[in-house]
Amino acid sequence: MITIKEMADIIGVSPTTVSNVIHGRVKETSKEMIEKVNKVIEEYNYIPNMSARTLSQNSSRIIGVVLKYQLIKGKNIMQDPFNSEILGSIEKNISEAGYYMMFYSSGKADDVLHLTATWNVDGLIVIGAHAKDCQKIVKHTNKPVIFIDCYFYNDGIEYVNIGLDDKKCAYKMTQYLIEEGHKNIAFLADNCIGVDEERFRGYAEGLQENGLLFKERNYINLDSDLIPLKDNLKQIYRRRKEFTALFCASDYYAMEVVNYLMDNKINVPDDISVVGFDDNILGSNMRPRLTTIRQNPTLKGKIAVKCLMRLIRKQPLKKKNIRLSGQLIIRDTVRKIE
Amino acid sequence: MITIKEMADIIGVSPTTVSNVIHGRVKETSKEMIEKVNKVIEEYNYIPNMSARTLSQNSSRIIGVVLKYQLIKGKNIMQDPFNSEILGSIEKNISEAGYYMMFYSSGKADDVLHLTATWNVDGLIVIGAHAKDCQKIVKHTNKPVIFIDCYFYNDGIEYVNIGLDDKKCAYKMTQYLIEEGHKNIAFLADNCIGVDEERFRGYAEGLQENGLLFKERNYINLDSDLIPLKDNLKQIYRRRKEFTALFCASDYYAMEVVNYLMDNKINVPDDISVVGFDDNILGSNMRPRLTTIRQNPTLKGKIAVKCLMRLIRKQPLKKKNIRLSGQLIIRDTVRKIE
DNA sequence: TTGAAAGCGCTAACAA
DNA sequence: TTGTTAGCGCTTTCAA
Repeated sequence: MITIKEMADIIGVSPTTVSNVIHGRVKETSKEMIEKVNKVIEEYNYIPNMSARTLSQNSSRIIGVVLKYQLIKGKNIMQDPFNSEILGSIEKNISEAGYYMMFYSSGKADDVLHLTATWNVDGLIVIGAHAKDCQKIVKHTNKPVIFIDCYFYNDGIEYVNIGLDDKKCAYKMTQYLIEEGHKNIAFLADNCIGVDEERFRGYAEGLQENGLLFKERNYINLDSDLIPLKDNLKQIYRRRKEFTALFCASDYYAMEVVNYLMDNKINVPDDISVVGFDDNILGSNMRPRLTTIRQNPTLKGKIAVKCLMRLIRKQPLKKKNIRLSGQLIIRDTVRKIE
Repeated sequence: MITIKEMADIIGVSPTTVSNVIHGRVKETSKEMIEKVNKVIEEYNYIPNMSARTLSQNSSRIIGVVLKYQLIKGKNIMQDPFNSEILGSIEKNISEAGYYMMFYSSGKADDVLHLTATWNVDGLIVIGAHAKDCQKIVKHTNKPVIFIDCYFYNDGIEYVNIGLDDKKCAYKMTQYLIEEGHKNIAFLADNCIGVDEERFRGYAEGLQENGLLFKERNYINLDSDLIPLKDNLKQIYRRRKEFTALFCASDYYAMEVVNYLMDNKINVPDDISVVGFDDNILGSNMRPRLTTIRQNPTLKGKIAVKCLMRLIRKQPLKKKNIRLSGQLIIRDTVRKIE
């Protein structure tokens, strides 16, 4: 590993000159000098030492990417195709922008702040964190932070969040089900905060605006980690006559439900209609194909990095609350009721 | 951000003393001193600056994790549940060991070497790289490297690789198919190097040892990225009478094949048997459930980090070529032929 | 057009 | 038991 100083010695020049050439500050440098320096850089395969640069510049070119770690129903969060796809996209865009990605899986604000400080990261992308943690992160760091799919307190802080227009999408889906003749639609989720809350609201609003009544018992909550998924599914099986359609807040659950029902001789969509939300690799590959809402994780990641880069460069952001729109994907899990 | 020097000034002591306390080098430090220092550390929430530490110690506590980026048939690599699960596991174990994970997606040796040098990483985990790149990486860095699912030249270098016993697993699967009465078994893969090659060999050996002939045309190769997957599937559909069972080198392809056939009124397993390899989230959730080989990506990640930590600490490794064993998971895609 | 020198925060050999 | 000091590699201000 050759250093600037060593190269300077080889050429018989000062480190400043070499550094200047490296950084293209060559307005006052002679052509021959530039060439000489570049030749040595090439020849010795000089690679800058980022730690040293970070120390002296107070900027590391590291982007901290934090994914809230959660085991939902025993499922490793990285098994969710949605998360992995968004991470892949973020990595790609960070690399292309000439930055480095430090990946960390934890939702705890303290951990995030620690990472930020130890490595002096230039920016942070936080995925799926809770309001409390988001608030703490923003309050205790002066680094730019982009949130993805997070939710916040109404505390006056201007969080920059890239999300989906969950409510509108859920509304759209509910509308679609009603148009297909469904009057008794249940909603299923594993929590009632954040995106799932938004989705629920879109569902409830969709019912209401179409003159349908929301019944408390049609909200099926899987939130307790104590109850195995199988038991939840069994319960849905038992209650299957109570509704004609089941709106699941994620493709993953929709798939589980459909599989369970089909395995137990209940046909989807003939006996009951089931829809999901996300359109991940699971939904499009199951049979019957899942009717769902498509969102674009790759785009989400791309926008997140783009916004972060603007913040790092102190350029203004037009919008702080970015909501991508989702697309209704009609496939084979909804039956038309005449 | 308080520094060691500032804390030393506050206490009225030298930086060395503070540093010693931080690092637990307190054999010769008075109890009161230790307490005083710890109090200030606590009070001012001191967080060490890793860049500075890296610079002076020549060790960064960063583990570079490199995933060979490849778009197989237009599929984003991170959409593969296998990759994301292994990454999740690696992250978890790196964190727990007190290290940091820098994630980078590229298989090019030069990129990897660049990353290693710029950040002075303490170790490298390389996933799915080709022999040429593996060789170059090892030759040009003196940092410990653990490979996962890589393949190598027979060049005398002692690569440390964590893999699956692909050949034996494929053999096991072939054996199973033969026991179920299949005599005409085709094999499908998208390349013929690395793990897929091993799997093919296990398949071929399985045939041979059971007195069956391997027919060249029963090796179905999807390797050209120019031909869309759909065309490959169509071809398999056309040739479906030529074999009674199709052994796919991955769950992903098995799922595509099964879906395509079922969508075209060919029943699996009644008309044709299909098996996969990996047992990812796709295989267990499709219908009919996929018969496949289960490997454990979480374990792979864990072992990789454990080995790397041993290398970093200069402890010897018992085995260089670690092959986890896979498990035959019998589900619903194989028909018994009487 | 180029160079000298200080400083970023931390560590460790050595001195006291 | 604690302190002094040089140095890790790079940047940048100011001087030449």
